[in-house]
Amino acid sequence: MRFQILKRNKMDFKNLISHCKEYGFIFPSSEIYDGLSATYDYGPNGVELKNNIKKSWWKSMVQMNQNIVGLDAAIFMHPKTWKASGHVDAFNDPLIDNKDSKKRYRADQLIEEYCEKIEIKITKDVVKARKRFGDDFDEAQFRATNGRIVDRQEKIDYAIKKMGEAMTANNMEGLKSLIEELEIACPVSGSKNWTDVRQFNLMFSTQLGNIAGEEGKLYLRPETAQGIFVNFLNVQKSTRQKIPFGIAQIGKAFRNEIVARQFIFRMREFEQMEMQFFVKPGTEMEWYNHWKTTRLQWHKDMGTPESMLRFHDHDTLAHYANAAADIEFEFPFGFRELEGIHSRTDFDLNKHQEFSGKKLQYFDPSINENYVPFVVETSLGCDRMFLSQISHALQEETVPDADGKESTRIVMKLNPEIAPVKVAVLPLLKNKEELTKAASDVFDKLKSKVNCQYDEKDAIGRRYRRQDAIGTPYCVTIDFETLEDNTVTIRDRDTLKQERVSIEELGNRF
RNA sequence: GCGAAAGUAGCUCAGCUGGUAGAGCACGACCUUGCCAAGGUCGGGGUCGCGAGUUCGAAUCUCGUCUUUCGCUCCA
Repeated sequence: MRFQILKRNKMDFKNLISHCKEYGFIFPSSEIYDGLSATYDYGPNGVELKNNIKKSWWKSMVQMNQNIVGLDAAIFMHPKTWKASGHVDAFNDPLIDNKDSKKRYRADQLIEEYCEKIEIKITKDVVKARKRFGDDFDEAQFRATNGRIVDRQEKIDYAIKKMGEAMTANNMEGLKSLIEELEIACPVSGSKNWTDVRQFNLMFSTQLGNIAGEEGKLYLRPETAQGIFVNFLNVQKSTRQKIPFGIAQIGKAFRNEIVARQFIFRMREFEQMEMQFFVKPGTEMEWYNHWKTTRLQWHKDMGTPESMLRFHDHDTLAHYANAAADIEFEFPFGFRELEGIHSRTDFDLNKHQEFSGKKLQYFDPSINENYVPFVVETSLGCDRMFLSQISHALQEETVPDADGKESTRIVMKLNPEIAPVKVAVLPLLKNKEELTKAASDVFDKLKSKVNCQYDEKDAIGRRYRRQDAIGTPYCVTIDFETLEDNTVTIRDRDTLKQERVSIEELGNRF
């Protein structure tokens, strides 16, 4: 065969990022202002690909399952939601880094450790004194009168008092100056070269006048799941679902990561595709395993190479989970989490019952009993899915050119279902009006069915390559034979083979 | 947050012993062009990431800053 693929290489990460920008998939956000750290915009081809990924996911979860229904909850939620979920308390630590050892500590813990060390010294003195004085030893009096102990105790009291003041006032500078004042050194490097103390807040917050008399601090949701949990009964009752059933949602979430990196892999603003599956308590492991295999199969069906996927079962579990696994994908920077499958127990619904005072129970007619369902969650990062598809699909191939010499082509071997452009319609030549007219007619016929592109600029080979670069699976070429018998050629992106079909048949294919 | 490298045209990059910028591809027009990155002619486009300093003069030297990549760190 003439059009043979001679060699194939994966693109490296840098080239992948360049390619995404050059071909309108992903742009750095606010680029004319030097960009904004770890924030990206999806360009014309990117938004098509991303929308197609979302469509495929939604179809496989909601459309294909009678017992899974959709939801689109607001990004803002009542602040109590995040108290109930544990997000407010779990992430409020003042952190400080030692510049020499590069170790990170909780500032309050450093100060407490400092106090403990002094306390140990005091205890040693006390123990010694007890040995010396025997039964007559009066510890309280000794502590109150021994000069060295009194000094040390004063230090502890001072540190505890100051720390308490700074913590209640949220005074980070105060904590830092206290650490400096107490001359606390890093246990690893021994140096006193500290960064500023920073409050690590996972959630972005904003202000809303007043909510139920409390301070109006609103958070941007750090996960979409809570919108599903608080709507659990609304959805169940309005759709008459019986357990087991699921609620699916696609939406933005926001996390104030200290380090957001690796292109669109970890962003502060990102999109999740989540499904919470409500089951009868005691059956959760069965469903957990069901969704593990079902979700892995979906990734394979999407065309992700099996060798680039693997499970990672969690050894240590989050506060809400009794089993958890990740589906990991081999990104250009290694195997990383793509999707999480968690058995969340009844933790979330219980918490919301407790904080809201409303019952979130399900009456199970099969056993005539009320219970709080257990939840199995599948949570897929939409942007990560996007990156996984681009990174396995984008390849550099060596193929023969018109003269039989080697030339390279950059091709994105996306699953046709998610490709931004499905069909490109190309007249063989630009200057023959019969051809461009016939091609326009074909284009008009197809455009209402699928996303297609018309292109007449440059030589035909170059136009094929342009479509390869954005992953268009099929190129339809209108040539002189078309004018005679109403047939066109369909060129396959991956094999480079061409097939001649009638225009009617072409219309039926898409 | 720490360390390293990088930032010059839409893209990939060259220029960096200081003398106000180049190439290839891309883009626009015209001509040639009958299936896998075609050829020709002409043309548009850059205050060299941003700010300051040294200097008669800075893309080039110095400092600061922003952004990105890599390695640590972090990641309920």
